[in-house]
Amino acid sequence: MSAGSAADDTTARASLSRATVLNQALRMVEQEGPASLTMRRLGAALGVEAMSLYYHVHNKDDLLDGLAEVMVKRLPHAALDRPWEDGVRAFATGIRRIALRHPAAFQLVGMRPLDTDTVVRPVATLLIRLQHAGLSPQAAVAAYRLLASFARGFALAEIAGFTLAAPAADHPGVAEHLAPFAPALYAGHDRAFRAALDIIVDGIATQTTSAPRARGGRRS
Amino acid sequence: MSAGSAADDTTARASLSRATVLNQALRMVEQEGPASLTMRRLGAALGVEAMSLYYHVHNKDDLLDGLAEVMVKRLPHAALDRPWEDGVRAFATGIRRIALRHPAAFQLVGMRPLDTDTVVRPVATLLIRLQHAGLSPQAAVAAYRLLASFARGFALAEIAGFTLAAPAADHPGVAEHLAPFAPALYAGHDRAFRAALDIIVDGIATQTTSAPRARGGRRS
DNA sequence: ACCTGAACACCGTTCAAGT
DNA sequence: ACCTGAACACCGTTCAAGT
Repeated sequence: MSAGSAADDTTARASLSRATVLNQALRMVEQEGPASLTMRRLGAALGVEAMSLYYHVHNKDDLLDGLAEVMVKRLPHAALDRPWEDGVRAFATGIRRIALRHPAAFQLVGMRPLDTDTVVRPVATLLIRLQHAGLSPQAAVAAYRLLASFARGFALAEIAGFTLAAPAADHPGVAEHLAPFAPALYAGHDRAFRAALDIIVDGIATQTTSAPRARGGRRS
Repeated sequence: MSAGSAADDTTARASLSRATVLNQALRMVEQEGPASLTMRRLGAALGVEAMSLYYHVHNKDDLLDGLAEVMVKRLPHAALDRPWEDGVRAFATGIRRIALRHPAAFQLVGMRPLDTDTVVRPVATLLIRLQHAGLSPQAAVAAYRLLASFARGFALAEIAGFTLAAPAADHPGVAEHLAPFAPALYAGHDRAFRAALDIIVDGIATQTTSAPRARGGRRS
């Protein structure tokens, strides 16, 4: 809105900022794969020499940390007034949704420790909700670490391409025993994720003060 | 034992093999960190030019696949006659034990898809045991994927350095609510892993045909 | 304050060549 | 069959220099 400042005649290029760099990095990774993210190529994509990036980012590791933070900001801020099961499912599903929205980037940064204020809010919300449901602080933390580990692990394996090899011909006994499980093993990630999440919810429900949950409604 | 064959006077170096290469790679990674694993340095460590490795390994990706396989071979072969809870705990604990025994290597290959015969046996054992406990094939597969995702995710986060940032000063409300959870959040990975595993076991028990498990014995 | 050029010490991989 | 030398097309990062 303000009138153009001095000396911006030839180039309309906005000056670089950390946000610009991170956003371009995210775009590049998703379009051309995890291996494409190099300082040199990222600079080129921004119309700048690679070395200019070091003014906005300490080094490549810091770039990846920034990428992780950009992604985790998309975690849904759940409301506190819904039943705890919803919170539990939303937490895990939110992590997986982020991963599937930016699979290449998640492969790059999905297991980085997030020492950031951004992540503390959804975690605190989850913990408090579990506490209100009757869990001890220790049990709530266990549930949180279970959910986070499971969701990140599941999504990373899914992105990397989960497979269970068809048992080779030299283990005929195994192949036989494995046959009844084959359909479920290849039933798809969405279904597998929901079914695993059901087990977690049932496990947590065990430590809840309210009456035992009705079972059998959800077909897994 | 056999008499030395022709022309091995000067050098006692054993000829390279895939196994030699992989073992040296594993040793090198654990001693000098994940970033130290380069074809050139690995060759040097074996007293050979980097290019010689390509005779025993297709490329670096194949090297990493081989590393993953070497590690997964250490998964315990559980007996089938113990209660299903033991099998469930042993499966997850075995994965984490491997990860903690070779943390640097696990960071490198911990989420690779294992399209190998090696991994099919412990998985089949787990699935069959769960089936005997009364789980449907779908439920057994869900439990397996939950356990594998959780254990790998937990171990990777643990190795990368799990932390939850102390909430910054500009979120005083959050810090207050989070205070009761602080001890549990920093109680250590062993305890957190066991407590999370307890939740999973309880969740699976829900789908078991036998009488409901006695609860409260295990202090988490 | 922000960006560049040139340089340093590396990478994975190919390919023709040696034995 | 197994290993090498030289080369190609890259990396991340430093540093002095430009504006």
